[in-house]
Parts: sequence; C-alpha cells; structure tokens
Amino acid sequence: MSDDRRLEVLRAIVQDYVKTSEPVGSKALLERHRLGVSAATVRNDMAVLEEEGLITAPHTSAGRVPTDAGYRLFVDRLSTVKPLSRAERTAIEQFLGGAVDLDDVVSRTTRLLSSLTQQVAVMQYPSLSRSTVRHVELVPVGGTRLMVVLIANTGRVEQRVVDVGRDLSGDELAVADLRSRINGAAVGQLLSMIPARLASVLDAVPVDDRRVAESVAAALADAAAADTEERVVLAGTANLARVGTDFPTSLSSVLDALEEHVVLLRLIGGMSTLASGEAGDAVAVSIGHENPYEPLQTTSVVATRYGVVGGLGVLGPTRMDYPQAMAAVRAVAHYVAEILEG
Amino acid sequence: MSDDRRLEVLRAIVQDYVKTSEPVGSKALLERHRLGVSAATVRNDMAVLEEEGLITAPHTSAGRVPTDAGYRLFVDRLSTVKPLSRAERTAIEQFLGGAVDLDDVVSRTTRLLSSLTQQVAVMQYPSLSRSTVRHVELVPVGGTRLMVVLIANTGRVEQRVVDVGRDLSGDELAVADLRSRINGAAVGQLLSMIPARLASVLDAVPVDDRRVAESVAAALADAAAADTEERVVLAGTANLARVGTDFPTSLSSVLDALEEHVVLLRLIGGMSTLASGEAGDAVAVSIGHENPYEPLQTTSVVATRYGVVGGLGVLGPTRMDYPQAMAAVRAVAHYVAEILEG
DNA sequence: TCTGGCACTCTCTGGCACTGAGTGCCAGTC
DNA sequence: GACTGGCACTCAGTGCCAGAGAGTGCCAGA
Repeated sequence: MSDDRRLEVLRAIVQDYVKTSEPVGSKALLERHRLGVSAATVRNDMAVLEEEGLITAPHTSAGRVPTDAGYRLFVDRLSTVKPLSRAERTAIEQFLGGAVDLDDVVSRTTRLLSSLTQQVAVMQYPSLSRSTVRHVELVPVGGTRLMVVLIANTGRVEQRVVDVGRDLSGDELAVADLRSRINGAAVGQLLSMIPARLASVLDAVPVDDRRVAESVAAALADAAAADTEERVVLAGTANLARVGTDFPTSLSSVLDALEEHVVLLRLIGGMSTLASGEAGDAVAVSIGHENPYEPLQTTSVVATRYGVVGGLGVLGPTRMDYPQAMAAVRAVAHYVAEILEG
Repeated sequence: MSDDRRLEVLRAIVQDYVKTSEPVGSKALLERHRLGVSAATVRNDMAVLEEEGLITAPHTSAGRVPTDAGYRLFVDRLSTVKPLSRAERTAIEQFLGGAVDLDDVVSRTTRLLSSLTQQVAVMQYPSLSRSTVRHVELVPVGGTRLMVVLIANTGRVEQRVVDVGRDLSGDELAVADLRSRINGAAVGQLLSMIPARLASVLDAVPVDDRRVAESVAAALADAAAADTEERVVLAGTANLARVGTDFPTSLSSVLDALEEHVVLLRLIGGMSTLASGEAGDAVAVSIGHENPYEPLQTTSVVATRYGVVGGLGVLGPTRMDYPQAMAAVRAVAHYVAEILEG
C-alpha cells in the first residue's frame, strides 16, 4: 500500500497543474517526473486519490485536476516554503526602504507583493487599535470648532472636527493647557486605552473647559474606534485577467468582491489572527470553498500579520504556486514590520 | 442632399449600438426608429457615413459600428446631456452628504459614480497646490526631530518628520513661537505660495532658531510640492469585466493601465483643465484613440473638474452612453464641490 | 432623390467524421 | 499482493460542409 507514492503523485499533479494550467494525465506525468513506475500504476493511484476527493476529472477522458482538499493536503504536508533568493531579498529590502511615508510604504508593499507573486496583493493599513499614541494635536479652525488630530506611532493620522460649544480662537492658553494634559495622559498608550486614560483628564480640567474637554475626548475615542472601518489597499488586480488564468465567468464577481473592502479586511484580519496563534511568522492559507465569502470561493488567499499592527497577503486562483506565494508573503511581512516598527 | 437625415442615421446607430452592443443594420434600424424612409435609403446614407469614416463594418455582411470619429461627432453635435431625474439628484445629495471625512467623501463619490454609470469611476484627491493652508502644526517627536503637519482647507493632511539639528523637547516656547510665525504668514495662502511666504519668516526668526526654521520651511515646501505625486482613487473596475462588455483580450492591459495612477492623474488632470477653459461646468470627453496613453485607446474617458481643486470622471469602453455619463459626472462633480468647499 | 428588387457576400450554426489524450479494466508477471 | 502491458472505450477538439439568415451594393424605375 504505497501511500507515500500516492502522495508523491498528488504533489506531481499539483505542481504540473500549477505550471501548465491543464489537466494532467498519467502519461504526461511520467514524462515530467521520475516516479519509477508505469503509467498504469499511476492511473491506479489517481483513481484512489479521486475516490479520496483530492483530485477530480473535468470529464471522462481528460486528465486530473486538484480539488480544494487536494491543495489543502499539498499545502499542509507536501510543500515546504521555498526561501527567496538572496537577490530577491535585497531587492525587497531596497524597494521598501525607499518609501518616504506611510502611504508610500503601503503602496510599495502591495505593488511589490503583486509583482513577486503575480497575484492580487492585499494590505491592511496599520491598525490603530493596536498601535500607540505618538501625539495629539488640537487646532482651532474658526468659530467654536476645533480640529483634533491623532497621530499614531505608525505614522498614521486621524482627524476629527468637533464643535466644542465655545469660541476658542482667542484663548490659545486654554487650548495649550488641554493639549498638554491630553498628551501627558495618552502618549505612548494603546489607542484602545484612550477613553480610560482621558477619564482622569476630564476630572482635572477647569470647570469652564469641561464641555470642551468632553467633546475632544469623544472625538479621540471616535478616531481610535474608527479602526473597525479600516482601510485596505490592493494592487495587481490585472493579474486576475491575465490570459491563462482561470476565471471563465466569475471574473467580474471576483473584482466586485475585491471592492468590498470590509469583507477583505475581515478575511485578512481573521486569517492572520489565526496564523498568529501558531508560530510567530506563520502564514495562513485559505483555499477555495474554505473561504467564508461566496464570490471568493474560486480563489485562494495567503495571508499573515506584519508585526502586531496589521495583515497582508495575496489573493489568486486556487491554482496558485503556494510555496512561492507563502515565501513572498512571509518575507515581505517581515521587512514591512521592520520598517514600520524598527 | 439630406445631410440632416444622415446625421439622424448616425445618431440612431450610436444609440442602438450602445444599447445592444451588436452591429446595427439598415433593417433593424428602421424597426427601432421612425426615419420615414426605406431601408435602401438608409443603406445609401450608411455608405456615405462609412466613406466619411464615421462608421465601419466589422465584415462585409454585418451591420455598422460607430468609429471613434463617429462617437466624437455624436458627442459634439448630436447629443444633449440628459439631466438626471429629481430622484437621482436627491439620492446623490443624500449619499454624499453622509460622508464623515475626506477619505469618505472620495470613497463615496467614486462608488456612487461607478454605480450611476456602470463604468469605472476615477477621482483625483483634492489637490494641494490649488488649495490653501488651514493650519500648520509642529510637534517634537523625541530627540532633535520635529513632525511638521500641514492641514489644507480641503481637510487633507500632509506630514513630514525632519531633523532640525537641535533638541527641542524642553523648549516648548521656541516651538510655539515658530508655529505662530509660520501660521501667521501662511494660513489662508495657496499651498504653492508657501515658499514665498515663509521667506520673510526666516528673516525674522532669532538667529539661534534659523537652522530649525529652515528645516521646517523645507519640509513644508516639500509637503506642498508632494502634489505631483497626487493620489487617485478608483471604483467599479468590475464593470470592465461585465459580460456583454467589449474587451476581448485587452482587459488585462486596461486593468494594468488603471494601476498606473500617475497616468490616470495626467489624463484626468489634463482633460479637466481643458474643459475648464470653456464654460464653468464643461465636461471633457476623450474617445478611444484620442487618448494619449496607448493601453487605454480602447476606452473613453469622461471627466471634469470639481470646484477648483481636482478632477473626476469615468472610464469605460468607447461604446458608452455618453449623454448619461456626462450628466452623471457633471452632477456628481457639482455636489462634491459643494461639500468640499461649501 | 427615393424606393423596391435582386444578386451577392459573409458569418453563424449544426451535423459529421476523425484524431488524440486519457481512462478503466483485465490478465499476466515478479 | 503489487506492478505492468495491452486493449477497448470515452469524449473534447478540429476540420469540413451545407444551409440559413442578415446585411450589403447596385440598378432601374417612380
């Protein structure tokens, strides 16, 4: 019961199919792989693999194609993440190192990842709720309105304009006082801690400014909580339409799904959280129907966290070079974390 | 020489082809339009139109399809921008009115425009160089580094961190002084005026802080000039892949082109500038080969400025409902300008 | 200047036979 | 019991052909 050889056959099928995108038959398999057995034997193995639901035949007299379960087994047990070449690594480092600000980091990362993997790259903006406060700035913007600017340690900036119910344009002193109190209490804290930390500030503030302080605190809490409507950035969507890619009719609905940023965030977020449960740099893979969101069930997603602040990954057809994608995602995540937090 | 009727035939061809996406023949044309003449006459007219390069036949015995020149003539002389319905207008107003910040305005605008027109929507972020300074903020961020935050009247925020060569952490006073000088000189000015306005500030600053002021001025100038690498936002790319749309093989290269944001910016910017030369709310149309960027020569772009700060528009196949697209673009631009500047 | 009619040209569709890759199964061998 | 060679069978893909249908160009006549 050469179980090992059967898995070897599965691996060969996955590799060939990923490379050629055509159903692979017993004969073709033998030409490309030295399995040391005859075509008939391979056929027997294939029959078993098909019975186990790991491969399937599009029609009677075609070759076999891996199923989602087949890819899953391949990813879990038959593949090793192939490390990137030294040249690739330095290229990544250099390209990302040239970024000038946060937007640029995100934009470069996605473009890099999509060109490395030839898939669609997805990156979540550094998440506020896990990052810390670098500074809070208060700016009177005419009349009774105050602009509240929250700057996180990742370089991300959130701003809110609030009506504080009092004209502050002449009262630089009161604004400066409140600014220093708030910064004293909040700088260095997790964004999620903002409401708690500001409670004490509210008590200490002169009674005249109480109303103002409350408005500002509310705005800050709101800005920190805006986390749930996180932004996500894509690159390489054209890769989905490349000739030789397998999206017969579903291309349009996949593209549609990609514009549902909320869904992508949940996906990337959920998967990368899962991965972080295991080893530090674990990469999570979600294949076809494993995917909770229906329009994306013809695709696979490879994702991971970068640092502690966000997730990134690639999305493509289930017929994907998983080892390569996983390696690229892991390496890029590593460098991004270094740049953002190092 | 019924020149008028010939144009009427052209209009009918454009309208039918846009609706059905199939080459339109003389007979089919008569069924849908009351031209008051026979099929043979229409055929003669078609022959003339073809000779003039306004329509073309995919092959000998198929119907006719408008050429780029045909669409051009249609847009210039045969179509009137059909006003949106009252319901549509209030829907636009309500949807855009619900936006909470600048990002949200841009995101809602593009999604709205793409769903109104069933095309790809493109919007340039409000451009800094034409907007004015609302406030400049200086924030010491440890050691000798200072974060310079530039807030524009459109709500857009640019930030730079500079090394000022001197430890300012203890010297709140010097920072406050510089901050008020800069704001005094720059607030309300066009961003492009920043370097000029700050020149006087540099002279007036105490000699000890000269170096600091220079660094800050440079950072601000840089932030203002970052305009050239403007951002652009897309929505509705899935519309390109809709079944019934005409992108046989070029889809992938069009999607690729859409990721070249620099190109899109030049396109939208150039076109809308052109339009603003004419009437205030003019909408510019670029059809197929009129387009300077080769991969987009199978597409048309309908664009305009919103207010004075940026451009927006839609992109789709040359077979596009121009009157409808122009109406939608114009209406949306109008409301966006109101929200951003009103 | 328009119209009806006619011959002509192409595309499209369906049917048919053929080819080739691939399969399943079976009897034989190590 | 596991593997192999061989054989019959299946089925998508291709090329070919004929017929239908849509559309055109052109011409003679009103």
